[in-house]
Amino acid sequence: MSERPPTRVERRKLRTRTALIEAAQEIYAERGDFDVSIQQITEAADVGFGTFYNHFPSKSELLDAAIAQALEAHAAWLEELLADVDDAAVVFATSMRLTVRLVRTRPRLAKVMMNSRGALLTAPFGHAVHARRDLEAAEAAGRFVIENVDVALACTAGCLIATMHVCADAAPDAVDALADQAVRSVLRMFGMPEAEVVRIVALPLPSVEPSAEPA
Amino acid sequence: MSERPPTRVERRKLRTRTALIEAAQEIYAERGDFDVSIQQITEAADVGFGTFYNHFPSKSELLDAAIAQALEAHAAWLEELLADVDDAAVVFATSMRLTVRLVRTRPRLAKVMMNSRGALLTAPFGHAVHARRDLEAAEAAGRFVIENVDVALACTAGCLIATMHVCADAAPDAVDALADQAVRSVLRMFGMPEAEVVRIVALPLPSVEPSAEPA
DNA sequence: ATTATCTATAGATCTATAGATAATGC
DNA sequence: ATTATCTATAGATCTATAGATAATGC
Repeated sequence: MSERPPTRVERRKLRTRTALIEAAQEIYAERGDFDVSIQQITEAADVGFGTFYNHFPSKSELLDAAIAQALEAHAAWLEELLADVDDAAVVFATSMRLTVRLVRTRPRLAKVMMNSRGALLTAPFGHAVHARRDLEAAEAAGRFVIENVDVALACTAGCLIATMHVCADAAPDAVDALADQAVRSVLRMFGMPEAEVVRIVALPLPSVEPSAEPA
Repeated sequence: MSERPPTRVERRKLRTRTALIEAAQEIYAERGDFDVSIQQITEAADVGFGTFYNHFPSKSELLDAAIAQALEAHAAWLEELLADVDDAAVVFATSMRLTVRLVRTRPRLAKVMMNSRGALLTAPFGHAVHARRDLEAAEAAGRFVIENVDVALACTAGCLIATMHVCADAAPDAVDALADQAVRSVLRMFGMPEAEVVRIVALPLPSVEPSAEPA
């Protein structure tokens, strides 16, 4: 358990692993699939071919790791930004507003999320877990009317990803309005009164322009 | 333009093409991807290996054809079932109720739709076109409140597919209730009053048990 | 001395085509 | 005679590993 600092070898190994994961994210984001040879991956990551097998037994595990890394990092970022917001409905709505805006602020991450449709919904980590928690809290507080949390979560994720696709095809300066409109729709879906829907989605966002975001 | 009846050769060719498309649908539905050799496809379709190239230049075109065929056939089926329903909101809601139920009634078709990511939303044919038309008609008739049709359509498709995933993991006799719940959520999303939401989703469905459906 | 990385390659695919065979049309 | 289908195969990948090299720890 003693947390000794990572040695130089360990840092180098982590750099290589990170290079592979980022190359995989880039390829997956651009192409929409992972039908690519290991050689192309290692070239994109600028590491030797055989090095791949020091880190992953096959392409499938690399892709899983690349998607998981993207979702975890994003969830952690939201978590930190919204740590001191009490109203679960506001946390929920603001998270969704920020996530759709990734299409504009962090296109690669957005494309990874858009391509990994199932993962966002079913993964036992990342956004799905937090969104479920927020939905349940908002329901318990009487702010949302929810018949079944699984369906509510699925519809949320479905609207989120589909709206990101629409935004990816739209002009960048139209993204924010489209995002907020989708979020208002989702809040209506959970029975929130119109006045409150409008108020929550008009709240100022934490300042998170591209430069301020994690690498 | 003279519609002469298809010759025996043409019928045989169509049978072969259909066998390839159905094999592709089966594989795509089961595996969730199309990372499979042409040899495995032709074996599943029970045709000679080289025959593949008489019909498709590559796997990609076969997959496109397989997805398009599934979506078109489903859209045509809905179209026929609901041809004499006047209320666009009812057409919309009933189409969605029936489509989610595909998870139970026609699992292979449902899986193809669930796996085909963007196609359901962006394809210039099939369900997307009809759903857009119904949304616009319901909006024009004052039954839906819609800010932007693209976002509305995206959210509809997103909820639909995500709900089908939830239903695929649920017990078969829970599917109908989950489906209708999702549809009620979508109708609320479009500002429909609760009483009307409940009424529309409680309407009897056309009788469409598995045996009555198209091949 | 240890460990990660790199280079080179054997063996296993997989694709696309050429040429043979079978089925139909006339 | 024509056309779809089938069989066989050349050539092009692509994967996984073995062995060499480079970087670090002691």
